[in-house]
Amino acid sequence: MASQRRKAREEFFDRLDQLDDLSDSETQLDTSSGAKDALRPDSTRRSTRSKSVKPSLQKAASSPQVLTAPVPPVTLLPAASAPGRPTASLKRARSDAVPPSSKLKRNAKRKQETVVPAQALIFPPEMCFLFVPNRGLTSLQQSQIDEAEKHGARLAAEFSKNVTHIVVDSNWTLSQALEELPDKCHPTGITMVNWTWVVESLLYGLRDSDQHRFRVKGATGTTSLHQTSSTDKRPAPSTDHDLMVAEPKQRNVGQTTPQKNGRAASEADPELSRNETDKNAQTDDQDELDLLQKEMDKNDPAIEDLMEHDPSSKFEGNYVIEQSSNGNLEHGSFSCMNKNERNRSSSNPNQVTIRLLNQMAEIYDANTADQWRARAFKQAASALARQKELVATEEQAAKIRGIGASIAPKIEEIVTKGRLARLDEANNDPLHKTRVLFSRVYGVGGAQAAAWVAAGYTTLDDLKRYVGLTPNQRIGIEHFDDFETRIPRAEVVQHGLIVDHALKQTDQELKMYIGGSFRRGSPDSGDIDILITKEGAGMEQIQTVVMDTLIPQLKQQGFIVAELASGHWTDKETPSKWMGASVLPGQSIWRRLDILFVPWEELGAALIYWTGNDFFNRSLRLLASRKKMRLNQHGL
DNA sequence: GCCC
DNA sequence: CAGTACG
DNA sequence: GGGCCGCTACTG
Repeated sequence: MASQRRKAREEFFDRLDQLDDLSDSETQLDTSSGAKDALRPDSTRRSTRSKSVKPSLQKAASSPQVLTAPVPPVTLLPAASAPGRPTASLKRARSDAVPPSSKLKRNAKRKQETVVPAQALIFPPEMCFLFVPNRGLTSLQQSQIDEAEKHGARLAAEFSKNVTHIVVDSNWTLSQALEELPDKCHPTGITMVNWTWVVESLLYGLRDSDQHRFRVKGATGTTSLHQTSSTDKRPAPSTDHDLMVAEPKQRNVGQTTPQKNGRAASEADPELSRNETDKNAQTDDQDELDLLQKEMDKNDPAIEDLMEHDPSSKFEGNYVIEQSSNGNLEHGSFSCMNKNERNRSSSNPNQVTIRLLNQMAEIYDANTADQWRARAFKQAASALARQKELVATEEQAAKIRGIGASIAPKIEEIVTKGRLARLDEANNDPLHKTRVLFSRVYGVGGAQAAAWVAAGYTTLDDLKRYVGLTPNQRIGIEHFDDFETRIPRAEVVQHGLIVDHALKQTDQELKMYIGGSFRRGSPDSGDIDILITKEGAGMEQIQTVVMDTLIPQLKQQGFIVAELASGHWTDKETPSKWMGASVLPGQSIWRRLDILFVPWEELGAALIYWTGNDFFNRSLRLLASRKKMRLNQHGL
């Protein structure tokens, strides 16, 4: 029996071996020592758990790909932060920090005022559009053009001087599009965008055509035809000023940037725009990151080895796709088996649809009774994010796993009309809106939000004044904007460096990893996830160090500004995480900071958990359970 | 709401 | 315990 | 028609 179970577990790890997921394409592997045999439940610590689990995980130990989850190019590994560096960077963080908070505050203010009144003029009269292709349009395209016309779009029948915008079918490449145009269309200053730009503009108001996802396929750096004389030129706010990560995530939801006529592009040279944007950012730790990167490579020669194999090749060769004894579980129905295509960000043609579906999810999420419906919407959105092409029709949509009879037509509705009636409906209902708003506060969920709405409160201010808030909720309201503001990758690193520095002062052996979306390679994150462990250490030891030394010290230096949840000791349980907020020296935005205490024995499982994302974790855990095993952050 |  | 949170 | 992640952790 026990050996059977062990065998099953080994198979599970074999499968895991094949997961080149987790990684987002440009993966590198974290080979930092101890993760090796770490995905093992700590059989000594918890009696409840231990009896069913045998810790022999040799197989796991020999599968470094699995247990040492991949890290993005720049990661704050213990090894990477050589003594001395953190000090230096800490100093820099202090002195270079942008003093005035006003800008940041304002930044935090932007919120989604999304929905534009149906009849409003979206496209100013000075704009003139040429659609490519110009004839032989699908009915879908035609209806979108009609819709655009209703909102003020002027159309050109053919290329002429008057044309200010060339709108190219999202599936067309630049060269295809150019063939449709007269040989010599030299007028400069014409903006080239893909179809998505129009659809999104219809929905959210005029979009900034500089954004990556509006680029015509195959147009490498510029959205303009020819080398236009750049008029104004500041790169769009969301260009990749963040290391080598492919594309920054689209994050300015519903924000409308006024479109200037004859706007030219400057994205041809990413270096350039990055440097430019960095000036606006709070720090220039680009070089520092590069340095960290180099150190890391040096310290982890194994990275090279691992990177040599094309991950996909692991699926060929000697591996037979699943002949598991557990029936046919693996039809690809587990998203944890899919590689992350990193297609979700700005370049995804389904951007709009994804956003609306997520908004639907948010609405149902604010409603306790509908958590499963919310989940379905999120999963549908996530499925769409994996598509490379625009999904425009109900038929197309219905083919995708995770999208069914109810959501498929909604997708078509979104793409054709640029809006979703059900969503508008909800947004027009103030009670509904308020509930969604309330539930966005940290510490407030569907139940509480519903109760408050029922009690007649309508603003966050009401809550502050009249309601008995928990301490956490008060903080959540007080820093509502802060907590919804995305954190640039570079800033995540700075928070990490500060923690690491404090950590090393207590004990050089303590190790720290930054997890979450940072570890998955995202250009920005919603919060900062830190994992702390130490070779050979147990939960108690880590917990003690963190709670007795690290946290007090960070508080004292003004870095930690709030404590939302730290655990309490009981007879059986040692607290295992700390949640709170931190602020970079000289700045004013509070950032959510989560710290996970991890016994060395559990590092593997903890890294899986702390790296996520949540869909991945749920999928992987579901997979485990189908195989009669359970996976959590402590082990398998 | 989707999937088995 | 229910509610909320974490990935 | 039942399951959808976790014998997850923390708060009140």
